[in-house]
Amino acid sequence: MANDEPAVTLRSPTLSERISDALVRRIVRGEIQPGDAMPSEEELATQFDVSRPVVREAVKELTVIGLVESRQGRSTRVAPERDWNDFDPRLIAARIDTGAFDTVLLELLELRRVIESGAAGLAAGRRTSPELAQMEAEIGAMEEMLASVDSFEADDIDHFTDADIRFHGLVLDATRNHLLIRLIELIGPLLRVGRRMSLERRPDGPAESLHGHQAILEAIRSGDAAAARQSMREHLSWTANLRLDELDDDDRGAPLASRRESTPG
Amino acid sequence: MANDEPAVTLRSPTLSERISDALVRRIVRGEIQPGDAMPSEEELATQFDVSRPVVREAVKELTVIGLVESRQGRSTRVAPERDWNDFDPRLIAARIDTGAFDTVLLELLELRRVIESGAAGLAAGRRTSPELAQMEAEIGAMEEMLASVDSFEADDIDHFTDADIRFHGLVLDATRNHLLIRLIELIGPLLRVGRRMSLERRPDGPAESLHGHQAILEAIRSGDAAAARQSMREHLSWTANLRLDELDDDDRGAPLASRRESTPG
DNA sequence: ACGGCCCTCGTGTCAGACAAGTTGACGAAG
DNA sequence: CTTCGTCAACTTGTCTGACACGAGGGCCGT
Repeated sequence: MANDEPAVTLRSPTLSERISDALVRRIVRGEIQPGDAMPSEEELATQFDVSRPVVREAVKELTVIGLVESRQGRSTRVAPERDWNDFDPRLIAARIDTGAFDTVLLELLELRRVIESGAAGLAAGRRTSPELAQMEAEIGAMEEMLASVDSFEADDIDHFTDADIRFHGLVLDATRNHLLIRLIELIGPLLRVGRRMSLERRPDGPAESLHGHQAILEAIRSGDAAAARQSMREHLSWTANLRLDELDDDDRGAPLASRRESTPG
Repeated sequence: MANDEPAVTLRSPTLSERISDALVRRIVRGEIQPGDAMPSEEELATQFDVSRPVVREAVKELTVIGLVESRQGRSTRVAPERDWNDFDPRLIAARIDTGAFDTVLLELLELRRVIESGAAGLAAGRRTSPELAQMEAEIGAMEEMLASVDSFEADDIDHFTDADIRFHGLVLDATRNHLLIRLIELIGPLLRVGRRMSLERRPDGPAESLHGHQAILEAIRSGDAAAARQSMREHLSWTANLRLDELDDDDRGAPLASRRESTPG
């Protein structure tokens, strides 16, 4: 989590990988909808000008991600969304760069809020001194940036965001739970988008963000798990302010009474 | 989540599926370790007495799960655990029935606690009347069982566990966040094991469990998100009592000071 | 109108072959 | 003896052609 270097060596994708990517995109952007039949392997082979085994491997990949079901004798169909492997990196990536994540973005932000506030609580009980020092360093960096520059340019926002991300990574690392870490890693790319947006749109964004981080650090330092969870909750509800109205806001007397008595059955 | 029927029709697994299952097991139980080279495709084809394309599709599946890396020219290697797709159903399944989940079980329980307590908070703000009624029904069933039987037999524990699971499913459904639902679905099989254990080992297990559920329901009914999170937290810390000593217990003054100042770097 | 048979289509599997990249060993040069 | 370049063997990636088997739809007879 703390080390975000790019992959070791990026080998050029194989034919079947390219094709499966293309197919994933077709499905994610709804060109082929759940229940619809996929083109036959032979047809796909013609479309992409490759042999059938290559197509088969590509389709196999889709099967593993849960996007399609193929049975002998019957044409391969797109699976119901319920069966999709939402946490597969390929699917997430496809959703991001087809822009088809609007529908799941809110759920992702909500998931992040749940995970990270829980993580903050765990970190409060487990963090070591060196980890605390690292967290302080990141916050120190934020403070410096805030003091040294008058108005935030694009570059500054980038650097600030970097420190932000590193801080959150440190908190996750301190939980000693790599499942939590991995989960956030998976949805990370999306988070970065949202983070930038909230920083750009508010003139005093960085200052408020810094305040939130300071509160979190303080709670974690003192080992107060409940306070850590609470401050992370608040910080993340602020981060998601761009569409916060649609999120739950259970900490401020949720105005959800209207929804509450509806939806029978 | 609420409907747990088995899949529509279980078609017999294909050859490549059987082979990939076998390979996943070999890797998960450590017979081939990260960094080691896999047998060549031809060798695997001989071992399993199938053709090379079948082997290739099986290996392709492993690649998607992130268990192996294959590049042209070089033999396929088992990937570092860091790259494994921890949330892939096949990997989880393999970890369960090879018994190799000890290392991740604690992390899973912790993850569940984080997710479900967050979910309870969300549910408190979004639950509908019919959903509340359903939750009450499940708790009512538990109460009946507790009242009608003197000592819990294996069968009773099963039924009690069923109601337990349905209740938790209802809470998740009420969040309207299918990412949370899916996450719990994925780790569900493991949870069932743990749940049974904690119920069997404590003589007054069911009674205490019932109490916990009642508290959760009450908080959700009154729309008190903080109380819902708290009661779910406590309930799940009780559920995990079999190894709770190893889990965090941030709600009771964590005795983790010893760990706190160690682990430099 | 209904039910059973057959034919067609599509996936599952096999065999053999060539292309392309990697690795390691061997040999030549310094 | 060390070092570097070349080559050969191995492994994965891709292609071709073919057959088996299950599913679905249309046709035909009742």
